[in-house]
Amino acid sequence: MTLTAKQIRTGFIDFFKGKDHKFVPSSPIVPIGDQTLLFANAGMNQFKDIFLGLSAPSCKRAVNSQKCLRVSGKHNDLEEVGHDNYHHTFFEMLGNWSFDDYFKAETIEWAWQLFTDVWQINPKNLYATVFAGDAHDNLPEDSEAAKLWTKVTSLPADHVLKFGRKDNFWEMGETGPCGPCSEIHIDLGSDRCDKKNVPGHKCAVNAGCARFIELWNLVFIQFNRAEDGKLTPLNAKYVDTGAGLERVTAVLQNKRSNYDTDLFMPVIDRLTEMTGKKFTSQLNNKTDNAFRVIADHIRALSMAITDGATPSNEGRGYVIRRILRRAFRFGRELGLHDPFLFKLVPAVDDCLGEAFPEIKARKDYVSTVIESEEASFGRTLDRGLEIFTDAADKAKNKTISGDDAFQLYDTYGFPVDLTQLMAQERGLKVDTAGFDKLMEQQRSRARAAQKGAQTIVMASDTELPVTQDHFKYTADKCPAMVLGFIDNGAFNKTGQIKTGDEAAIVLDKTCFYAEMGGQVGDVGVIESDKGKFIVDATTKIADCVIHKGKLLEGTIAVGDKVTASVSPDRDATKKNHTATHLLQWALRQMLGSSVAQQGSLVNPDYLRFDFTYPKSLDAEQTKQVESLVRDKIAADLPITCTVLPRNQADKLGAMALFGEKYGDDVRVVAVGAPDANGLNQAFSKEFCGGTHVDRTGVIGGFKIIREESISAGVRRITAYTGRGLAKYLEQRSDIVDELAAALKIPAAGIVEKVAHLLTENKRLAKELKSPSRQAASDSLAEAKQMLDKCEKVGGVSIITGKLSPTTAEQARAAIDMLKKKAPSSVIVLGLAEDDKATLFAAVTDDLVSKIGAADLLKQISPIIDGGGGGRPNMAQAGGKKPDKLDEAIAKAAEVIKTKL
RNA sequence: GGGGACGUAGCUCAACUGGGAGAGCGUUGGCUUUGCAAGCCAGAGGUUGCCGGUUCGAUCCCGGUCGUCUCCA
Repeated sequence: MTLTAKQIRTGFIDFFKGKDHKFVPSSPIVPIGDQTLLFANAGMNQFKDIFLGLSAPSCKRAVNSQKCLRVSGKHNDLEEVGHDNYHHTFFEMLGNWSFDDYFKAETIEWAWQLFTDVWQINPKNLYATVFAGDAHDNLPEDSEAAKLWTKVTSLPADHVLKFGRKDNFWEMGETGPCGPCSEIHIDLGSDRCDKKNVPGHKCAVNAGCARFIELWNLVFIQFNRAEDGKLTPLNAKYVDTGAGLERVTAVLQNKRSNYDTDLFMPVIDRLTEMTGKKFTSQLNNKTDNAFRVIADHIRALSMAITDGATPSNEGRGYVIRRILRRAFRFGRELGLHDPFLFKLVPAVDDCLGEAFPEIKARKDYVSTVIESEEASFGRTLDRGLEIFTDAADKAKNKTISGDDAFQLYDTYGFPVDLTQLMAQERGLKVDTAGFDKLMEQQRSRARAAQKGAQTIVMASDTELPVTQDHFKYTADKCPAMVLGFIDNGAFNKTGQIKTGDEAAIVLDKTCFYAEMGGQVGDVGVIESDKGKFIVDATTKIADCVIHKGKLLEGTIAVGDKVTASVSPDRDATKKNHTATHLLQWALRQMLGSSVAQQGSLVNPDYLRFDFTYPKSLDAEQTKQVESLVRDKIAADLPITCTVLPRNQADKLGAMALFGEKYGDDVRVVAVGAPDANGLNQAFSKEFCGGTHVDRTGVIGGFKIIREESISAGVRRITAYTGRGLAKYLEQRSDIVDELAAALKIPAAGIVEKVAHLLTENKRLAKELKSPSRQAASDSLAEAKQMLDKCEKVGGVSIITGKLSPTTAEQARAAIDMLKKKAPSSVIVLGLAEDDKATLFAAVTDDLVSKIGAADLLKQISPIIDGGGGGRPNMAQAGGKKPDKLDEAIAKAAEVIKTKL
């Protein structure tokens, strides 16, 4: 009987559960609190702090299936996907871990047992690789693992192979934990070799063909690499293994391709329904490539967006965007031109929804985001099309220049292959060499800039102490002892800081809340009889609370007894945090359960809540949400915070935040329950580690001040409570008072009065502009007079003169009138103001070849100490000497006569 | 983190070398038609993202800032 992928996944997990391993659910694909990593790319990511010694493991043995995305950095498989049967962007990594518990013997034995006994893989086809040693690092070969393979398994000695550092030594980064690894490979038979045409190719483990593939990597972490490159043995030893579920599934289902397994087929079937095209699982076949790319990418997109990534133009979001665009482009191979990817989300849910229920819960949101992003790419392509046309028109030698192709790509995101294709259709070529050159310049520029920017990271061998910080829930003030301080990126366990020093203090216990879950870190004071330290930010690294700030006076030394006092700001923060919970509840009441928290920010001044919802809220809905929240505030309900086992909290229906990692025990904040035993009476229950008020009445008030969109399908509400609201209302009230005073009417009449003023203002402005107005008719009349007494030279009217003060607009109107009445004329008008002079010149079209209006003004404008210019038929000049206007106009007349 | 482009009416976009802020669509009113599709006429709608500089004068040039798009890392 063939196992389903689901059975294989649970089979793996159950096998290790049977060996006393704890199942630790996959961490989100978008890592929380790890700036060094764009996406989870290995099973060990969520255990990194343990390997680094920053936090203690909650168990000795763990097992999981980790969601991984390999699209950037060291592992970038994006461009590979589609051309073969095994590269993926998104995949699942099955793994088991030992945190200083069992080591090589058990790891090897169990891996063998699972493969050969449980899953019945023919042992004859299996090979193991072990580390051969490295002279440069002075590392011995891993003879321990080599011996174990023949000792604890039935693997023959000639199936144990040795490889060097590249294949069999694992390192987390430049520095840090590392160690030899041992891989299990399988021989799938000679007909699976895809390099038969490569001269000199011999099928073998690590020889690069599809006949031998790696199934499971067993890493034995036993060294630490220091910055100078030296390796020292670790006190604690770890096991970290990883087996790609997709590959294992293909092998166990006896498929030639990962795409033929039930991890992909539901998606491919759906694509077939949509396009009528068949997937034949052949390589070097355009249609099949497209099937593979789309099937792979839609899994990656669905998972990443579910876990909180959104397409954008930078960082993580940009990676998502690129994956989506690549998939969309390949849709053309299947005849798809309109958004279609979003229709595949339900099929992804069919494949992965049981293992990762979060995708089931968010599939509507995910579809919305994908669809709108597809539409936006459509617009990008449309715009590129226009620019392509320009580039094609100016192509020389039937070749579109590298510059143009690059600009099209770099600035407008128009894919090069598309440029080439369209060029071909027009019988043109593209200068790809030129394009590549520019591309390389762009790369080296970015790389050069990267070197300059260093990130300040704590040295990985630093062990930070654990801070007891549960006092944050109960106290604003607590006694503590200074354990150390951080300055210049190093943790000091001795010494002191002096007045004016900026540093971060670590205490044995604290009542400060460290920034987490959207709530800002506390500010406050740490003081002793010897010194006073102002804390302006509180953060947490692993389980260590870090109080950042500046020593205001005196000294503070390691070992000092101090008092930590949190600023009263936190009371305001508490109000905002509890109000955020009420807001989420109210939104779900109003808009349904499709409202899911997407992020939040709680600080003393305001609260911000981002949630999934496809449309904007209208004024009525906003009011109703406010009123629901206010009712709960008025009811003055109790808030209870209870720590419960995870499954019990789930049973209560408490809301968890997607993308958040929770431990075995969770803190549930409930509103409306009399006490911890009556939690089911609470209307709002959320997993939350934040600080809250005791009763809703304390919040005092609630007002939404902004409702906006922050990305497709996500809305943001900003609101005030307590002191923020008071300040806001006060400001508003001041504005109303000032308006009422200025308008000299009671406040209640302001709206009507302003509306009236606006209409009146509009009417007056219109009247000002209109030619019926006295001044305007004056200007026109003046111009008419000039026309009547103007000089004529060879049929050309030379109309000059000064207008009484008016607007430039009226002057131009006068010119228009003159031009109509004197079809062949040169006109120069002057306009004097207090300390400014303006000259206008106009030439009728039949004369522009003889006299340019702008040229004329350039000659005479120096007289009024100014400059000017314009177009041949109409020009304008300004100057600072109105008294010289007459002189300038006279000069103009002279100049005109010489030109005619 | 680095590079490029863009930001003008509700939307899509014009505006030459710095010199009159415009078109199409949409919208409002009227007319035409048995009715509809439509057509005709008239109108409303603008802090040219924001701040500063250069200039007699800035949508346009320069600097900064915010936002959007895009490529690279």
